[in-house]
Amino acid sequence: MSTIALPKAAHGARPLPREFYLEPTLTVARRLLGQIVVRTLPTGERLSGIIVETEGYLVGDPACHSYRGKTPRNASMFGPPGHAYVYLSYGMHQMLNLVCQDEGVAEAVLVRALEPLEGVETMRSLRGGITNSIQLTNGPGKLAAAIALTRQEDDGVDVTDPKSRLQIIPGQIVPDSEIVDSKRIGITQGADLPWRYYLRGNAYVSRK
DNA sequence: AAATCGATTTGCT
DNA sequence: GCAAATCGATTTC
Repeated sequence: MSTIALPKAAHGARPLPREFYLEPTLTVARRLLGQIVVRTLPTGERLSGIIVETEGYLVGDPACHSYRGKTPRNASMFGPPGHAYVYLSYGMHQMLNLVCQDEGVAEAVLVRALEPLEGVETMRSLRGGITNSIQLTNGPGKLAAAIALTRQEDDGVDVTDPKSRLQIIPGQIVPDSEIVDSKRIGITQGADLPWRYYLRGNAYVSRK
């Protein structure tokens, strides 16, 4: 079931530095596996989870939102690295992306699934009280709902800032042997590109 | 200006 | 297994 150990020193850890997001975007997508999303609610409560599934979206990639240029929706993708790009999908689901590359190079990693760490009961209520813990965060729209992300509140947030309400902090280093490469999900353009990565055998991955 | 589609999830058949 | 829900961007008339 749960495949990774709970990082012990997660509390008080500094967020991953901005340089982390300057490696090639597909490298960042792989390295984000095992890192930790930390969400601080207005109440001060802390929700967190280990990233177990990601997808890369690159310049020149027809499936990437930046492919047809800058719009109000995708503007944060064109901004500096280490910020969140949160957008509304299908009119109802918020998607969490992390912007990579220098300002002007609009690439990002979509965070597709988390393994919950802290605040599980709060996540459960944010997800309509569902009882199945696996289904709390095993999909991009699900995880965004579970940690109360919205485009209005969280698009553009700096995830490298220790006082930010959304941060990515160091978790585990995951060896390549534990990472499965596969095709991205739910897209029509560039559907054959193997730019989806997930932790082998992890129960919280959206689809094996 | 109107219709269609999408990096999805949920509920009902 | 299929369709609805719903908003922003793209495509079409």
